[in-house]
Amino acid sequence: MGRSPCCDDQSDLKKGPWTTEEDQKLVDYINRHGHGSWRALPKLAGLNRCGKSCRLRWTNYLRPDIKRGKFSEEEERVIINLHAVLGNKWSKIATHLPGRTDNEIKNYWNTHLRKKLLQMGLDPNTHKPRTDLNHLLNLSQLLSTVNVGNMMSSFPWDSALRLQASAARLAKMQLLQNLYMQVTNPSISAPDIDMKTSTSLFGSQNINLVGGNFNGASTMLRGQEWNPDSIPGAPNELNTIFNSLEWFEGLNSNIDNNVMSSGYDLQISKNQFPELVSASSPGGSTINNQIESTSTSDVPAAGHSSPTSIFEAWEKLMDDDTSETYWKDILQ
DNA sequence: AATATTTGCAACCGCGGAAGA
DNA sequence: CTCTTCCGCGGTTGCAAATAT
Repeated sequence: MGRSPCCDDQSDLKKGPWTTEEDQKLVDYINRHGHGSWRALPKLAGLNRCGKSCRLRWTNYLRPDIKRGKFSEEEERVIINLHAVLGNKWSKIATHLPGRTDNEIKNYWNTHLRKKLLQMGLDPNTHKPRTDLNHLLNLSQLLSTVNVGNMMSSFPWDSALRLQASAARLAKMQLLQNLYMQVTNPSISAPDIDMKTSTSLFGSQNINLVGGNFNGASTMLRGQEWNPDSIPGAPNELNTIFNSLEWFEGLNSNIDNNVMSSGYDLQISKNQFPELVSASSPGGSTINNQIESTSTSDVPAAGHSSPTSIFEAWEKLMDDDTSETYWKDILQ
């Protein structure tokens, strides 16, 4: 069983950085003959390397269609969203970013995006709010320097947790909305509700930046065309999204003064750290059942019912493993 | 200016799955 | 069905460049 090590026992094979001569040999050979069998290629191309090393050099560096340079904000957004759904499936993520290699995306994640999420108070592995003590200490410290009025009056930890919960909900909304837009019309870029929004929550002097660029999102979404038949249950789900977005926009204006005194106090109780879509989840019942119950009983129509009920709808919609699987399937 | 530390990224390693003998 | 080979993936390492002390 098992498999023999690549490059077998040929310890005289060269390792380490490639020279320009080697690169040239590899490119010339592949341009003329294609790569064929990677194992056989080095000999045929006159390279003292193992096939694996050649493949890596080609796919990660020499391929002509590789895009170099900085990642755009849009690319960052795509990576974060896809990572929330797919986890560390770098090759899958790379298929959504033309010209970028899985290795490059993986490196970019590890060196930049991970840190970004951490700064936002999110665990980069789970995309859930961080709950480790160090982070809470930092957060508490930050909050003590931010003017949040009477939020901090009684128990700072409680406020910190509430803020985290708000940020996570916001991120969740953004994730689902982006996913939906990708599914319905890949040519239309999602509205600008990116993770900077949550960064603002923790990095800004003003708590009213919580809503950030969220305003107008529901209007933008309503402007889109979609085919209700293309996705089972989509219209109901869209209503949930729209109503929540509209409510959120309303909330955002109220938040200006004081989050906790706005009347939309988000209760934190056991197990109530909101969950973002996790990387792996088992399958389950169909999403249609989920959406039906959500849309008929919980989602307010034009006149909004209490915001709590909308959040409950969101929780039902987003926390269920089934919906994760559903969106995952669509993406893949 | 010299040294230490951190960062970014190319390349390597080992594993698992697919395919073929 | 078992075993072998190859490929591709994800995690990790090593090193040069950048930055801090």
